Amino acid sequence: MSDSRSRTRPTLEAVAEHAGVSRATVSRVVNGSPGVRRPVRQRVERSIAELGYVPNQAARTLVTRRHDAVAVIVAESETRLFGDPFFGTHLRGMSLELTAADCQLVLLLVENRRDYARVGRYLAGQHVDGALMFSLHEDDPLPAMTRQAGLPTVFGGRPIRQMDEDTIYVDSDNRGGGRLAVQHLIALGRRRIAHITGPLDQTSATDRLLGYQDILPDADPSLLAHGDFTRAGGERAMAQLLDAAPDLDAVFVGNDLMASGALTVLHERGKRVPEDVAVVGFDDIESIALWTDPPLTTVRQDVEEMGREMTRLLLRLLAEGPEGLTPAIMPTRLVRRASA
Amino acid sequence: MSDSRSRTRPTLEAVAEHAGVSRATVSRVVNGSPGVRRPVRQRVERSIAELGYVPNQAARTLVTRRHDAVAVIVAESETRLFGDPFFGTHLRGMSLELTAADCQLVLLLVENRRDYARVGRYLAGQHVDGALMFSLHEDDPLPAMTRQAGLPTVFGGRPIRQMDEDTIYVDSDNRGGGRLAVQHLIALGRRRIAHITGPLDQTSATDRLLGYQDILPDADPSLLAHGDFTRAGGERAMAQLLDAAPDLDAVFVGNDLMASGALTVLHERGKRVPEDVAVVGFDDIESIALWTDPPLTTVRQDVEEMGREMTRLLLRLLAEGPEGLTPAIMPTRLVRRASA
DNA sequence: CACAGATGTGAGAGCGCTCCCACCACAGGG
DNA sequence: CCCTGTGGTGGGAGCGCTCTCACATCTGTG
Repeated sequence: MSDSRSRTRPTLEAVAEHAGVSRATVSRVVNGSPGVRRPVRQRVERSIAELGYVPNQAARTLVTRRHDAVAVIVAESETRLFGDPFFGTHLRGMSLELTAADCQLVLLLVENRRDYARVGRYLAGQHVDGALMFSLHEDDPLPAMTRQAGLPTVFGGRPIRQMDEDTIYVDSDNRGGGRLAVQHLIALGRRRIAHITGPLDQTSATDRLLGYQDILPDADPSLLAHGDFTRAGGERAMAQLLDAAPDLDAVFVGNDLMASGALTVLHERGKRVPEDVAVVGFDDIESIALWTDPPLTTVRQDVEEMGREMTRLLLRLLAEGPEGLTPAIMPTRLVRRASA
Repeated sequence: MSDSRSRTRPTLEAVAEHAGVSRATVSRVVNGSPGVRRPVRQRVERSIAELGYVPNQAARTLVTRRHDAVAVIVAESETRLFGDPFFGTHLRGMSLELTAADCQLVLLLVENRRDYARVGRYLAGQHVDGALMFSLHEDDPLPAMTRQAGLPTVFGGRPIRQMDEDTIYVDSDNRGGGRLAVQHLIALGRRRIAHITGPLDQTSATDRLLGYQDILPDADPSLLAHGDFTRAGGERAMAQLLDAAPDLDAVFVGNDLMASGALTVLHERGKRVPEDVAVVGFDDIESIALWTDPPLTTVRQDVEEMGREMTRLLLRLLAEGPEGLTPAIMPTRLVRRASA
């Protein structure tokens, strides 16, 4: 390893001189273009290795207008973000797929008003080729921002207001999953089946509710309570349900985090799970569902695969344009454990 | 908003022409350099707004050799990463501080051998100004990589083998925290105090063990068990301890995640907490410690603040060089809940 | 053996910006 | 009234790369 390297990095020019060829030829070798003869290619490759040449990304971007980077925008309150492994798992799926494509992941966390302005500036500033964003709430201005900046974008979860026909997103089959959960409870012989929803400004919450209503269109309204996808929200909603409908014998909870809160309240109120009240969650987050008491029966969605699929769609969008791309709906399935 | 904007973005040149000044003057205005007269500055600012000019980052980087971006490198197995909100909280602290400095966060997840090569290439490729990395294991090649690439780096957690005198890191006072935990258990009148360690190739684990040994230098070796900072590891270690030392009356567990696993095992074995066995964790991760049964007494470290401090140190390192920068040790404190 | 066509290589422009230096005012002192 | 000094502005080079196009070389065919 030459020490001089750390001083000034070698440029294409330097490699060209060292190999006795032109800049253009070195560029061809570096970028793997065809039409360089074997001996020349090998000579260049040796020079590259010898000098420790690494292309300057900025110079490349300047002319190609490609950045080989995408923004992952996460707009979510702190609580949800860090109590819930959903986020990390999603991110991992994206990271896997992006690195396979030699594309960088620029993470933008958005928490307040000021952040929106900053992110807007960033997106307009042509730093990235595209954007991925997930778990948007109804009034979120982010989609308008990427659209304004002309940035190809793929959403995680169906946006509540689709910007236009060809909005591309990846979603779980939340409605189908909701049906699965309720059907399972019915098969168990339960008749007073309650539901704790997530925040109704997210389609993941409303779709799960629709699934519940598909199976139980005439359910007693007192069997419905609203949570916010947090554990504390699940506790509140469960308490409320037990007050309004003490005879309930099952509850389908909108996500695992709320379900774990619900279990706590059920224990406190002396209800046995699943004997008195059967509980089904949604997500199958292992660090929660495997560790509740009893372990949670839940609807599994493959979050990492969703992250991967989002990324694959974005990469195709960047490479080939929007033609033929359609939203992807990922299947869900019931995972039986002890709680129902 | 002019539509033409989306076609070809205006350049400095265009703004200069529009405002009737030279490129250099526009550049001065954009970068806030002094020495531009009021009327001229205002004219330029108006043109910038009117044309919707946004500087091209690549062109700027090409000449300044600054990227206004830092890499955050996370080398950790999936389990630890996403079961443990530690990661997200850390990231949030970094994000807050970086965005305040108008600096981008490029996230690099490292999971296997191949990833190391890729990350090495990326770091050598001059995409970022510096790097942040945390929770390294003993033999991790990452520090050598950033060093080789000449990238200023700040570590989260004291590296087990410091690369040299002036390695800059931020760490919790793990040893002091360990002492706090054990002293608390002694004050409670406990006499057979066990310890479940984390993976001993991380200083956070060894330092907590040292804290335990500071207070109990002659502890019975059967009161020591090794975990790996995962919930399952905590279960295994707790079971092992109960077998080896059935008379233990307290356990200081190396982190909250393992402590929650230990609690499960204690319940299974019919031990009452805290009556039979008092339990103290470490980290104070709210989504765990508040929700265990009983809620966990634990040693609090402010993870978000650690992330912020790491970032502040890195930004100072980038701006002013290493002179006068020293590692930061963040205080820990005991948070009393019901488990001890 | 000349010539069209394929194939490989090099020269040069230019991406959008910063920064050095030259230039031009207009002060004020000799 | 000339000359030096200061503050403001413009000209131009150049960062490291890609890409077009012209040119050199090498086939194969009439």
